[in-house]
Amino acid sequence: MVNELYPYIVEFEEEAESPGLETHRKRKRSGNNDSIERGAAQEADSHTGLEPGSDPGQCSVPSKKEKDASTKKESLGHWSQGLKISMQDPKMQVYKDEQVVVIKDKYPKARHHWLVLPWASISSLKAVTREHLELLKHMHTVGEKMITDFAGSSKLRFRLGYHAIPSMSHVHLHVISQDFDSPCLKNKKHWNSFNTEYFIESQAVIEMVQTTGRVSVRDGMPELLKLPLRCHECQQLLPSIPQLKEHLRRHWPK
DNA sequence: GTTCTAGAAC
DNA sequence: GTTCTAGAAC
Repeated sequence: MVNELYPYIVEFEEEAESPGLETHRKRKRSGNNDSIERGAAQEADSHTGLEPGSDPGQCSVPSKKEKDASTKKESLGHWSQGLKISMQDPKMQVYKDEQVVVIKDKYPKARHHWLVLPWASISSLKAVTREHLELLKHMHTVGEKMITDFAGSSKLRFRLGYHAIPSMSHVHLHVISQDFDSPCLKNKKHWNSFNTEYFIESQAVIEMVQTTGRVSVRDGMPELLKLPLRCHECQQLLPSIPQLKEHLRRHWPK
């Protein structure tokens, strides 16, 4: 029953693209136009678009217990595995070295929002041990380099950290500017995941691993996501997301 | 993680 | 009546 994950073999020179991952996306939204097409930009949006239920090829799914090809393909196509695919795509890679790769978050929650991922397959913080200490430090250093290289002249403040309970598989360090000026930031969960203890500072993770050899995540994390909306700069409570977003403007750097 | 939308909140 | 949130997605 052990799920065998494929090794992340990466060719540094020229990565062969895998065609056929793309699916039709004929769906149209009728209602609001949420011009989401900013950060992810050009072709960034083109893959990983595996919408459940929109698989035109197979309408009939008779048996539910097939452990072979179909199941494996499905697990890789599942949305929670999206980072594993994106990080391999040269078009998505903003930076890479022997240990890590950086991509832009597909749905950035601020003007700058990168993800730093190790090539090594580490499913989550739960799997982190002292053996990963230097790797974690390197991820942090690379995150800081992203800031100086791509936002050095901006006055934006940044935070580096991990979600206590990430939705996406594969350990990833968030590097995010603190303007939270993005159309992709839409709900309370988005806000609280970056502005409560749900967001664990990279430095804290490093120190935890250094001293205890692992990362302990406190209880009650899911509840944090439901807390009232509070401004991270002045602590003011805001009654709704639209009002929070309007409020945030006053803290933007000039 | 996102989309979609019913119905709560205003 | 419109805005906004929150839960399902087979």
